[in-house]
Amino acid sequence: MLYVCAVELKEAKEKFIQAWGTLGSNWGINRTMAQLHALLMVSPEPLSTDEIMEELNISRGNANMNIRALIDWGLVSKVHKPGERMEYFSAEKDMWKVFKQVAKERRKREVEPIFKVLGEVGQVKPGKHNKEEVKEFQEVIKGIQSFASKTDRTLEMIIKADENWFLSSFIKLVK
Amino acid sequence: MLYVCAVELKEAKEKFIQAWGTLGSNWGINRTMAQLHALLMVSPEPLSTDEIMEELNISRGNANMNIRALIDWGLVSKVHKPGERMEYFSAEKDMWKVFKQVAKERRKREVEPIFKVLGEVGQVKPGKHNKEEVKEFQEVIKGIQSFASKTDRTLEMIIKADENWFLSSFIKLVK
DNA sequence: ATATATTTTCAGAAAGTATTGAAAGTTCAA
DNA sequence: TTGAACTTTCAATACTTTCTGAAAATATAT
Repeated sequence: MLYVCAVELKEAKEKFIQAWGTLGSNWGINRTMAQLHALLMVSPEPLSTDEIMEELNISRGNANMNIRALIDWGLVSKVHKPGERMEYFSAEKDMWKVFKQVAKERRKREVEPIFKVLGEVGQVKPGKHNKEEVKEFQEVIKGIQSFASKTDRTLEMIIKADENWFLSSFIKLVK
Repeated sequence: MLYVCAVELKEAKEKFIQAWGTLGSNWGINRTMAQLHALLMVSPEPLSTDEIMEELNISRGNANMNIRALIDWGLVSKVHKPGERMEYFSAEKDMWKVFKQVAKERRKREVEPIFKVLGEVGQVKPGKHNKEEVKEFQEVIKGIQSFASKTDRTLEMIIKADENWFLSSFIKLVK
């Protein structure tokens, strides 16, 4: 009886971990990294590298690499248990914080290069025989630039905003 | 002289296409698909499959497959030139519309399955000896569910909203 | 210092995805 | 119908990404 319940919880966690992995890979995040994140989200206690290897059936190298990546993204942190030499890891469990952190990192990693490219390609000067085409090209690029900067500002705002402020603003607008 | 200008435009387009491809693959979109989309965005005229093959240096099968996928995403449409048998393709160039369309599709494809899994795993019933653990697990899942439904509603609103309405709302909030 | 525990690295292997190209399928004008 | 023009499919292949595992590096206790 007790056994059954324990298995159910284990299965639920397993299912969630798989789903989170799939979700991640749809969004350009390495599946194992997403699974590892999910595992730590549903672990009441911090886990060691060995426990993670065991739970996800992955190698030490793989575990280490993805733990580092998650730490790099600011989603996981090291925990030192007193009197223990081994490192343990725990994840942020508050989804709003997770979202903000991911948004922040992606913004940092992707917005800068996009603006750079858009700025560069927008510089094309028209010649005598392709004035029209250059103009049309520049229009499209300008449109993208404008969208990108609006999105960027919005994103920055959301990142800085407090959860309740953000949500309540939207709820008010929806009503 | 004229030659130089033409080359510059071509290079700018090329650079943009590459950048768009990279951006896409960071977000879980096949690189060729993103490049094809970029190519059509900067083409004043609709292009045929052969022109696309030529521009991107890809095979007919690849071109065909990615054109279909883009049509499926609602980002590209067939254009029939009067008196011509060959099909031509053109892309939506308004970034706001592109964004809305992508958001709409992703929502359709991803929100449903996530809610399903969250609903399922949230059902775990506590046994005698893991009450605490089940409760903690359910808390995390509930948090994600709540975030997901808020995000979903916000997304729906954005999709339905008119560009100006959306932006001006945000601008007001920022001021 | 030395031994031991733990983490990190990285070349090669495996797995996962995208691409090719030729054959099959479709459409349509004559 | 026929066949030329064009589109779609799909098995084989190429390419990319991820993973492994053992060796190297690092940290800690004695």
